[in-house]
This record gives sequence, C-alpha cells and structure tokens, in this order.
Amino acid sequence: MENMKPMKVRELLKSKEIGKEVLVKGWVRTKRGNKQVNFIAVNDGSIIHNIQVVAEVAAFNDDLLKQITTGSCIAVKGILVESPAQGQPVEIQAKEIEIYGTADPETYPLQKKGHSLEFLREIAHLRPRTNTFGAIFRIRHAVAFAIHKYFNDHGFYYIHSPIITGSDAEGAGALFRVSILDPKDPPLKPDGSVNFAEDFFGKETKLTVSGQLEAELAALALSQVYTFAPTFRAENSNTPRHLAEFWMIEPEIAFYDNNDNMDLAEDLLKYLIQYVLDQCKDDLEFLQKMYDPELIERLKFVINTGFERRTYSEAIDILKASGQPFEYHVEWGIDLQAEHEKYLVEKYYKKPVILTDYPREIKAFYMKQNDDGKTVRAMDVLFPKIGEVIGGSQREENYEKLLSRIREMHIPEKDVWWYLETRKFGTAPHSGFGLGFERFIIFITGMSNIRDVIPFPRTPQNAEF
RNA sequence: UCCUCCUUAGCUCAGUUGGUUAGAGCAUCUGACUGUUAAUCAGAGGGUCGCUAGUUCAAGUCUAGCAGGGGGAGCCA
Repeated sequence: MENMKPMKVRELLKSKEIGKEVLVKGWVRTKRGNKQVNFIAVNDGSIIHNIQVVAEVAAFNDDLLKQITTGSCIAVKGILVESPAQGQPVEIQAKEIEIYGTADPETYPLQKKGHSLEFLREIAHLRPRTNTFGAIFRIRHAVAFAIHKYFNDHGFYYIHSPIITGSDAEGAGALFRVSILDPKDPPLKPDGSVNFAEDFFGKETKLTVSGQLEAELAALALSQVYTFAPTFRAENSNTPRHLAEFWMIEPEIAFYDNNDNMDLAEDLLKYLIQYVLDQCKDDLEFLQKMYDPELIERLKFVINTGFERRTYSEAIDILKASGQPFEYHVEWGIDLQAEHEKYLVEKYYKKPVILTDYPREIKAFYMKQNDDGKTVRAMDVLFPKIGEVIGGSQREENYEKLLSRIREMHIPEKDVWWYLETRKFGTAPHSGFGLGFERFIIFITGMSNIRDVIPFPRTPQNAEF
C-alpha cells in the first residue's frame, strides 16, 4: 500500500477512471451499514465532501472494522467504482484498510451530530476536522492567496515590516511589551523606573500594531508595496469583532491621491470576493446552508454595486436629518459610532459606503491635511455586518505640516525621526490603507464571531492552544 | 472596561408558585436489518444540576461572592 501514490478526495470525486485501483488517506466522518456491508465516509480536508468507502464485512477482520469509528484515521486501497446509490458519483470498493490512528468513541468529542460554535472554540485543536472549519480555513487560505495574487499581478512588492517595534507612534491603542527582563526583579534606574537600557534591544520594545510606517518607507522607493502580517493590540476588547492577535493587509502607494486609494480599495475587495465565489463554491454553499441563507447573494451584490463615496460632513448631515433615536448624539466633530455606521450602510444607502475627509482631531497624525484646516484626507470603507473593514488615507508628505502635527499631538520626535526624513529627502504624495483580514473573512464566510475565522484566536484571558 | 443574559448527561436543551426517584433528543454501548447518505428500528448504560457560602423543615429552583461563556457598548481593524 505504501508504494502507491495516494489521491486526494477532491481528485477522486471528479475522477472518470472507473475501475482503477486507488489509495486514499483521511479521517472517518461516519460509518454505517449492516452485517453484510459497511459504508465509511472519509474526509481528507481537500474538499468539503467525503469519499464513500464500501467495505464488505466478510472480506475484513471484525476487529479492524470495529476500530473504524468517527474520528479515526485510515488508509484505504480499493477500486474506484460508480456509485449505485444516490449521494455521490463514485465510491471506493475497499480491498485493503490500514488504521493509522483510532479514536475512542466514548471520549472523542466530535460526534456525527452538529455542535455549537461555542463548544468547538473550546476544542480548537479538533475543530479543523469539522465541515464548518474545514470550509472556513479553505476560504481563509483562498483569500490570503488571492491577496498576494492581486498585488503581484498589479506590480506591487510584498514588504516584511517588523513585528517588534521600538516606538508606539502608530497611535492605534495599547501594545504588548517584548522583554527578557526578570519581571520579579527588573534593573531599575535611580528614579525607580525600569531600566530598559539593560533589556535585549537596549530600549523598551513592543509588538507592532501596524506595519504602515515602515511600508511608507518602502513605498517611497519601490512605489507600490503591501504588507500582510500579524499585528497585536493589548486592548481589553471583548467583542465578536476583536482579536489581540490578528492579520492586516496594508498597501502603500507612491503618487496615489485619496481617490486612487479608494479605487484600489474597492477593486481589491471586489476581486477577493469574486475569487472566493469562483474557487470556493462548495464551501460557500455549505456555509450558506448552515449559517447564513443570504451569504452568496450578499457577496454577489457587493461585487455588482458601486460603493457610495461621501464625505464625513455629508454623513453627519444625513444622520442629523434621519430622525433616528441614536444613543450617541450626532454633531460635526464626533467619531462615528457603530450605530451611526450601521444606519448609513444598512438602512440609508443599503450598500458599502466609503466616507472621506474626517475631522483632523479624530484621526492619526500622518494623514494629509486639507486646505480647510479642519479635515484630513482619510477614507474608511464601511461594510454591512462588520462595519469598518478598511481605514486609510492620503499621507501628509509636507515636512513642515507633518512636523507641526507631530508636535501638536505630543509624539516624541526621537521615535519618528526616520519617518520624518522621508519627507525631507525626495518626498512624494502617497496613500495607503489597512484591511483587517479576519474582519473581511467574517464578511465572506457569513460567520458572526471573529474567533471562528482564525484557527487559534487570542483574546483577553485566552491564549490556549 | 461597562451593561445584560447564560452555566442541568459526551453534545443541544426542558425542568411549573422551592416538595419526595432530575427528563428529552442526539451521541455511546448491545441487538435487528442485503446499499446506507447526520441510515432506520428495539433495548441499555450515562448526572458532584459551574464552584463556594447562605436562607429554609426542604434548594436544580431563592440570595451573595467567585469562575467560565454568549450578546450589546466602548477602544479599534
């Protein structure tokens, strides 16, 4: 059996080579049958469907068949035949079965029955073996691959921004410290504070919250770059849309203004959705059937509609005139709350919305200042179901304006001197944005909790597995 | 971090104004069935009612604290 090349279930199910001897290896989903014949559904994760293995009871040792239970892992050699019954085009008439690993049915937690997503989160080491998580992880892979394909095909270069950072200038929330100092007895300075000069890097270091600043450095040389990397937020956020460790895609493009930026964001999102519709049809249909009846319709709708592009000020006017009983009062200058974004996207425009030109006070220091002295050239893409999926802007390329903003916001210049120098030497207009990978996977899979679209979620009080 | 709800069999859940032996479906085990599709049919086993303290003649049920989880909000992607 071992000198034969195994075939994937995905290949077997579309094979036309009836009568051929084949080898398949995978995990048993169910076994049923009677005294004469057993039907074993085998799945190897290559596709959501199983291959049916038919074993004549008389041809096999009783003990062997008894050990084939839900969750066990087997190799089967047999003849690929057309299935005489409904449900599958082909099946394998087993000649030899080898058991790689048994799974005690009394203790194996996965049943043939459906499980709650909450329960599966507690057994994240086994949940990849379910139909749901197989589908999600195949789709997650497809989106990740399509991101690289899209950028590569459009002349972008993939930049690896650092994971460990010496500055917390990104201004995107709390950071995790990276240190090798003894937490019980750290070296102290005369004033009693921790002396990070004795730490590994000779200064206080953190896990990055964004690769953007470094991506800008690269964009001002390679013109079109993107990052795709994990980022970390030490916020105590307990919601179905937040992770402490998540992945982000951050394109950064020289000579792009904010309109070019929006065009790129919209085109990228539509490309990714189309790619998944083309490549992951079976998985999407399964998720639609089990979790979200309107999933595929919604994905197609987003591809076929133009995103509504409005300014922040226009959005405020619409919200004020809406007559909605918002919990948070609407006034020019406020940061839009979830309820406001939801109203604009799901009730008012009923499609994805891109808002631009936000008040400078509620946005980051690096965003390009408009001539009105009040707003910056930001753009947020708001999606149904998940809210802000992209946040970006044209960047401030003027040295003096950027420096004055840095001083106004009390950002230590010693932390960003290198960033400032790109505006001193050959500065260029440029733009970019950040796309939350898991947020987007929520949208594209129809899942409702971000912990179900990443294999091993990290959230406050939880770093198991 | 705030608000709110939940925690009973391996899983999903029911359990009346506090009352005597805590139930169901699925799963598991045993048996039946010549091709099943989350097979079907019959039977059996399976419980520290999250933990701790309290109220009461009596607590799965009421109260408090703690732990874990869900939803909403904030922070953000």
